[in-house]
Amino acid sequence: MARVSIKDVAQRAGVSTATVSHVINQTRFVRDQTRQRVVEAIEELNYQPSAIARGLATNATQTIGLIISDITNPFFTAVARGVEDELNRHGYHTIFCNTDEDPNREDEYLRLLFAHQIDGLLIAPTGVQSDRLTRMAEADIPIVLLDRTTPGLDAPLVQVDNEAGGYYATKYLLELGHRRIGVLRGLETISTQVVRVEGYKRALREAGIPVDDQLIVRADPQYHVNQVPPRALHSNRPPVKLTNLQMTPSAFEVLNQLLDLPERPTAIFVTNNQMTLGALHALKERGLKCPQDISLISFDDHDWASLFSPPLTVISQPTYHLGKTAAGMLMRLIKGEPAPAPTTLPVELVIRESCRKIS
Amino acid sequence: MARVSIKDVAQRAGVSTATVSHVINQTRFVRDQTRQRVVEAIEELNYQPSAIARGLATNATQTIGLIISDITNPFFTAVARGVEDELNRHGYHTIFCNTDEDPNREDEYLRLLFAHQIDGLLIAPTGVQSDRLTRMAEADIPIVLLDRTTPGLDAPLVQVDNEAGGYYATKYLLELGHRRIGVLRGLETISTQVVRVEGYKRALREAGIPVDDQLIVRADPQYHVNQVPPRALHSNRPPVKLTNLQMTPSAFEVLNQLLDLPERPTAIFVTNNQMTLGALHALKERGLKCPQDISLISFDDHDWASLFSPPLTVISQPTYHLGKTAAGMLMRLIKGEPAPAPTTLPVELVIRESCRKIS
DNA sequence: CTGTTAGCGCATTCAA
DNA sequence: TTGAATGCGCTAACAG
Repeated sequence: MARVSIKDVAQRAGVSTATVSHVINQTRFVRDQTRQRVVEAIEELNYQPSAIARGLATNATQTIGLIISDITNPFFTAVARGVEDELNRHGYHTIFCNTDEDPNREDEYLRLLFAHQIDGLLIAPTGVQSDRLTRMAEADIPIVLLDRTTPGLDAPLVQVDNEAGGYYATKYLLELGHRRIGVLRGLETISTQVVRVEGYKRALREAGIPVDDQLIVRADPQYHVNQVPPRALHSNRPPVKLTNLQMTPSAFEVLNQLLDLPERPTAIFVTNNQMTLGALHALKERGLKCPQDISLISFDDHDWASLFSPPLTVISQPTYHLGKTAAGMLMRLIKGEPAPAPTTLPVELVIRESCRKIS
Repeated sequence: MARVSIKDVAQRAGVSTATVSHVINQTRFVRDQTRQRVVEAIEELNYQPSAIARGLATNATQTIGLIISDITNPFFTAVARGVEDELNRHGYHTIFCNTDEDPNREDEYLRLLFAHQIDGLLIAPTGVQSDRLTRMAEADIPIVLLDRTTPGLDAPLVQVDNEAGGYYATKYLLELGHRRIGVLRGLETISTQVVRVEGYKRALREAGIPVDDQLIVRADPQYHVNQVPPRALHSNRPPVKLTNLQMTPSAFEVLNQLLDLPERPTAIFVTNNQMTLGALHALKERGLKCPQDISLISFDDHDWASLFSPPLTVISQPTYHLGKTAAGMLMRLIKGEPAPAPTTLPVELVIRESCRKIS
């Protein structure tokens, strides 16, 4: 069955294609009677305008690209849903791309998205400077940075108050009496990761406690590498690709390193939810009880956190709204409004049971 | 900066656009020297072919649509990742759509995807018969059903052995000595839900235990409705839209109903991961310990299940592979290979600690 | 071995 | 109040 085109409709309604186009887009007046005929023809033929032909003609595709690291990470899942809901509200839709924090994949996707003439881009960049991204910005493609900044690109940013998050988490632990607080953090290229650690340091500084660099360890957020072996066919996770980045040890390994310190920390601040899983597994394996033996606070909440053993105390971030806000900002950019100021959404300490008071 | 087109390249290289097109697509022989000139021109101008123009000309967009119920559901998250990985491998990309099990949203998305000339469709249908879907199939758009069937559409299906899953779960509970086994199940329109219950019934039948319909309760899988109030700005979940479907009580409510039965079940089989959360919250609120007071087995595993309190015994399904397999099948369909037979992937019982032996 | 040209399905300018 | 004609960027006959 060949696709029915605007010509078929025009013919059937006995008008020109121009008129059909105009009744569809309401872009100039059409006599009621004529319009009626066109509308009927459209329905009878079940006509659906071709969005790509329209795109060619108008240079606008109603499509935006969403580049994130991994949809499988609950943080990005919620963000993506927020994005999709907001864009859909405006009649736009989303092409989604997982980089796994790999700059090469990022580059490849940027190429693809550009080829497909996206009207705008939402990106949580890997943090490695990208010529292609710069070029897209120069080509006046509206871009909104999602959650993270990246060197060499000055675009509106929607983020969460990561510094405050690190600060709140640390301060809470300090109030509980902890003095040796370990940090399990992720890749250095990711801006949120460094900022969260800055919040941690500020809290220590205010409390007059020197920062001990031994207590800050860095892991690859793909926590499961080498630790939770994919159960072949039954794995729910994508196979792990060993890029350069992934030479960094996993959260599981690195936490063990922290626990082997002569003077072991009494509490740990984990800077994202994926590493929290690795950390929890490491504790479990060593037979360490949380919070009896060690306290743990994590960045980013999710639906399951309260069902964990123990229920997790976390810094919660408005993930869904982060996506929604960024998408809204992009829509405004696309509609030609001036570039909005960067937006920072608040975070919140959610106290459950994974941290305890010490004397 | 205006987009550079094939004309610009042709001009710069001193050849015709046809030649440029042919070196790009390697679709006819071009003298080395000429090709070289074209390649250089492309690089100098940083030319990127327009995929939508090409789409118009060739009637193929390298784009496929993915319709699922909610990317926020970990099951679909993993499926989506599998789909994306596989499609990307073939140079295709994905437009993703969340229906929230709402047939109207499904219809709207189908319209959108058709307008955008997708080359193929991957859909976990809501289960309500859809004219538009039928029409798309008639228009020879390749379609692969993901995880579920739908009335009035005969398309290749990639699914999981849901019947066996229900059977294994029930059989395991029977082996532990349970005789009154409750079922917390989801919407009737969703084919997997009914099949899982059939597996349950078969196991009972084999054990000579009559099916007690009182023990089978139905909930809306959007478990959180009325139960876990969205924490305003800090919610990680999309706002709940009250469609007709959602007049069904939540898992939380329905489980309570089950627990109020004169002769309370000693074990519960929950037929998907979302309802499991509702169920766990309900148990927690009533102060019932699992598995001491009641055993629970759930359909679908995820990374967190082993960290729950208690670690969840589940029927695990190969979610990532489900998506990957379906996408692979769609690719074959698009490439013109004959419609493959329906594929059923195996499920697996993963025993952890949420079920106990009773006398 | 390469160029010319006619569409693909639509929006839009210019006429009428 | 409406139509005819042109072009968006590309591919694919057809021609040479």
